[in-house]
Amino acid sequence: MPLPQTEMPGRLQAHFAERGIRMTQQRRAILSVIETATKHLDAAQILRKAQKIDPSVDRSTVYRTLGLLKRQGLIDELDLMHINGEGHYYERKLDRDHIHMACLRCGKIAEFVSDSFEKLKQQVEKDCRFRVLVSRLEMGGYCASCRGSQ
Amino acid sequence: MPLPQTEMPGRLQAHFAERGIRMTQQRRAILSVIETATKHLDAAQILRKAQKIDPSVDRSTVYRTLGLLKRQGLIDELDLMHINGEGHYYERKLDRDHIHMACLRCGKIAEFVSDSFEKLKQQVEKDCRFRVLVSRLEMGGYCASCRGSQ
DNA sequence: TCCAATTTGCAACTGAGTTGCAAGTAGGAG
DNA sequence: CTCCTACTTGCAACTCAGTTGCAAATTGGA
Repeated sequence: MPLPQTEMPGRLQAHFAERGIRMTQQRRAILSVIETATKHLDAAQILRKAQKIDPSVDRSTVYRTLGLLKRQGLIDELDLMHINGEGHYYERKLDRDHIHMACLRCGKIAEFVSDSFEKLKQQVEKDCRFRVLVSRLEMGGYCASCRGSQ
Repeated sequence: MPLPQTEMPGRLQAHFAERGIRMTQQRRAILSVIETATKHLDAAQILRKAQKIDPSVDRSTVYRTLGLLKRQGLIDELDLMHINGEGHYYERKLDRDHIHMACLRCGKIAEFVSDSFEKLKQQVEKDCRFRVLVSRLEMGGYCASCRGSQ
């Protein structure tokens, strides 16, 4: 689902170059895994996929790179309602935030883009005088298919 | 902030009685800590406070009781944007959900109740045919005071 | 009062993420 | 192209949150 056909691959790499952040073989592997992901990946999955490109990639490098990407505002960190353990999931940050819905029964993750969400953020900025940098809206419940077959 | 003057203390205990859930000294201590909390507590803080009431309370009992409360839909689990480590925070679930805003500079947590949030949930239920049981909206950014003094 | 079912404390464990450090590397200056 | 420094890496050991198996203790209804 985080598969934006409108986005060029290599955008993360480009961002690194622009900001003068050093590019390494390991980072290239990790960035390309994140850029080509077709579903939400956790750190362990990113590690495994990155090692297929460059076997030398270490767990700590994955965490350090994820930290860097977070600080640069290039990825979002998700919990997905802790449907599978305590870990986190990552996805490229796009122009528009979206809601994540996790089915507590089948584990499926759905995404939903809503104008109301954008408006809600604007309302918070105005009413609470709070500058919103990151936001995360997750819902847990039952998806259409699981709702019926209870 | 999770301090609802309109709510009777003992409501969690009452819920346990209604559903025939066994009441123990340890659970009583833990529930009263949660019910009288004036700010968001993590598991370690709940443990310490509960031990002041009943020193026999163990860490594992706290986690087991928190799990029970979650399953009963009596508390919400929060991340508060991981402003202090990886742990979770807990608060009693009230009739209306609210947004949590975490200041990335001073660490202050603010809460905000918004009709738009309720509407957004309804929109998801309708448009996505998704039954929402729990929802969590957290924002990270800068609060009014920190925004000025950057 | 008794007793089965539930709950507890304990201690050992898991799994995610972090850290200090010596060795390796990127990439700009010359 | 070569050199050099600041940055980055792998490793291994660690922290911290949360979990689990089990024998002993407790609850609350019969």
